[in-house]
Amino acid sequence: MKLSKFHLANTLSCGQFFQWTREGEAFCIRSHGKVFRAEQIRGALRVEGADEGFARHFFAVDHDVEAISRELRRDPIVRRAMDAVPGIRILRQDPYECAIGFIVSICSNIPRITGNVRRIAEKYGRGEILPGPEVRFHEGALRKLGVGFRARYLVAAQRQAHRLTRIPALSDDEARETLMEIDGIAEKVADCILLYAYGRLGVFPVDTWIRQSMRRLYFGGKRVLDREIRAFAADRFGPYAGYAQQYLYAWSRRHLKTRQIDPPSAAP
DNA sequence: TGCCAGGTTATCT
DNA sequence: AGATAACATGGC
Repeated sequence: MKLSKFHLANTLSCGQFFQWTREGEAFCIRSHGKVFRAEQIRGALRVEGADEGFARHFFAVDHDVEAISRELRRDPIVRRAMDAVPGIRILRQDPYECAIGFIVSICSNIPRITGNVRRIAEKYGRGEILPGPEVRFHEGALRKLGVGFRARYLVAAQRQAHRLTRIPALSDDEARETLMEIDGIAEKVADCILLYAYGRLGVFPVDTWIRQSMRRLYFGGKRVLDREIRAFAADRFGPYAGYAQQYLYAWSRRHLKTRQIDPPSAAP
């Protein structure tokens, strides 16, 4: 498959998706209840174990990354991020799997999230594939897998997963509100699901890294509310704000060793 | 060794 | 509305 401006390793490792492992030069991917392999050879994407139609869906071939890149590169800060970690595509994840992943991500870190999700898949799914929403979770069992206080949220999400079916017909705002009716899902996780599973490319999830980066890069280090950051991003990055977010996130994690605020400078 | 991690909820002013 | 504590646990 030919994809312009595509970097498979950056796309998988940029923090949007947790169900992949490296297999030499290739990657093993577990998503949408399937296991398949992907490898990038001289730029072209080769997928084994899944049909072409599914691959085009998962890798979001419909995203016009040329236009997205042209638009976002007008911003010098985003341009720098895109040059540092090039070729990211926002994948199209399964909504329920995505919800599990980002509930597990709450107040955690990527190595741990990856392990937690894998253990949930091993216990409740098949062959490291996450189960569907019909498989009931139990809080005690989840806690034994090391997810901590997130166990309660996972149980709630599993029980209320039927709400996901309404999302495609709704506007971004309505969809966000609907997702937030699920216990354990608030602004940030809702936005991740909208962006990474429903392709709502204008959504700009604000996590601890993005919050610090945006404050430093666009607000002169000032403390600002998440709502203001989202409004700023919508205004500045427009319908592709989600792509800007992903590049800024990837850049932040590579270049900002800590998300901590800069040491206070001498008072004027 | 302690600090931090892709937050959410309940509870306060 | 906006701030703060509690929630559990592992990675570095």
